[in-house]
Amino acid sequence: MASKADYVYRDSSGRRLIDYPRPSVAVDTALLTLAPGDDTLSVLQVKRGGERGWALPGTFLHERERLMEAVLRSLRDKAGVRGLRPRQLHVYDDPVRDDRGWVLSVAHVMVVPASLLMTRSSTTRLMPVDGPGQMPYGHGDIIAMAVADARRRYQELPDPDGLLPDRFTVLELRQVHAAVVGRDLQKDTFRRAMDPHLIGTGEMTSGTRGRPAELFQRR
Amino acid sequence: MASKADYVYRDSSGRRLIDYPRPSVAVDTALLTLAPGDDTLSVLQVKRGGERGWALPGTFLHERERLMEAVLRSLRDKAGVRGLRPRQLHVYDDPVRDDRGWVLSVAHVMVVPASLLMTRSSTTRLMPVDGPGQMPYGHGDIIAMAVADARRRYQELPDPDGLLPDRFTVLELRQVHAAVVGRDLQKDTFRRAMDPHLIGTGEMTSGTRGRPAELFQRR
DNA sequence: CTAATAGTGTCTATCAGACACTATTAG
DNA sequence: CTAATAGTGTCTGATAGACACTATTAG
Repeated sequence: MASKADYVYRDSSGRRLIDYPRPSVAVDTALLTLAPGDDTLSVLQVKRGGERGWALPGTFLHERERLMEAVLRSLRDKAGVRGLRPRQLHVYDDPVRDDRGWVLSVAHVMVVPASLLMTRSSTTRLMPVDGPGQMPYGHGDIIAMAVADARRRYQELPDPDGLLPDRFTVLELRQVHAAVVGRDLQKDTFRRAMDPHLIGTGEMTSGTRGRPAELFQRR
Repeated sequence: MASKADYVYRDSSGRRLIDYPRPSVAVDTALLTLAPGDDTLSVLQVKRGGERGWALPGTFLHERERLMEAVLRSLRDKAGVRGLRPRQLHVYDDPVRDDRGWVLSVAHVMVVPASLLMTRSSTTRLMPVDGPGQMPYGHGDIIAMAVADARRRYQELPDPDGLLPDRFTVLELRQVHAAVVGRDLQKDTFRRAMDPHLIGTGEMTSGTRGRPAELFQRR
């Protein structure tokens, strides 16, 4: 183990400085989504260089960059997605989790509309969160924590991450929540729980089977 | 702004490497406690070098050290406390929050027994969380987030951080929770809410005013 | 008409909050 | 005895879950 004295330097004016070796810092983001017609959550994966296979989109933090900037940069460059606002989740700090060296990873999470992730390049894919395949860098753990975080937040408020568009029916909202929390939700109980957090627009759907539904917005 | 090419190097075998400048990584910990006879939360501060005054105990991460190791090291060296297990809270990443350079801070939080912090050296002090004084490095924000986190967790379970000893009365538990959440709690409602998470020991207090109280443990 | 979906009335079991009561100790 | 604290019975209002009912559309 290195002692403190190993890292003591002097600057040009002779002032005593201590500078320890620094870790690389990465950001990795679990973008969770609901493929059309699907009723379980999927996670976006991107193809990484080398033989590392599929992983979460991520990048190394650049000099004096904010974590959120790095997250948005990685999503733009690796997944072609813009305009998101992921939440910071947890720092993964096992010094051997990355075989390229000593790398801290700041994990992020957001639930997003599937339409944003439908660029369908050969370097991105969606995989179910309960079977995402083998992943490097401990990304499986990040996905598990991301899903748990999303479940907790979707228990409380209507679509807090904005997976749905501005206006939506209660059925659409319920289907999203059922997919996130991983079980069916009763329509009457669900509606009453969400009602205080919704604003009715007075506008109705049309052209659908059955009685038209009102469109709502988040309060 | 630097371009990616600025950071491309070759190792001894000519393999292409990219290495961006790395941030220093620090850990800072909000140790919240309840001074005897007090009914509001306090936070531990330590005297920092230079004219920076009172701040949260923290340290820089050493090479390949785990964040938790660094946290425990800083609490041992700067506050003389051992055996704690703080929770990771949030990464503060404003590149100008620390005038010594580019430093990420991983904030931690735990609620601890006041007896552990009573070393009473001239380099530590306890300050109320709602008026901790001016603090450097954005530590005021960390305290606010730490208190919010502790409040949320103490709403759900009895003394999750273990501020109390192994066995305690419901009154002691209620006083702790009232201090953490910042308001009085009714004794009957509180007892019924905590009851499913407690195990009675059958042992009773004695020598106190009034009827003896049973001692409980966490389930 | 029937099928399908939207939305609501209502019953029940549970629970938080509030109040009051009993229980047990010190002095 | 009184004062103080522990612990519980019980009422009430709110709410989640469940079921059933009405409402409104397509075809």
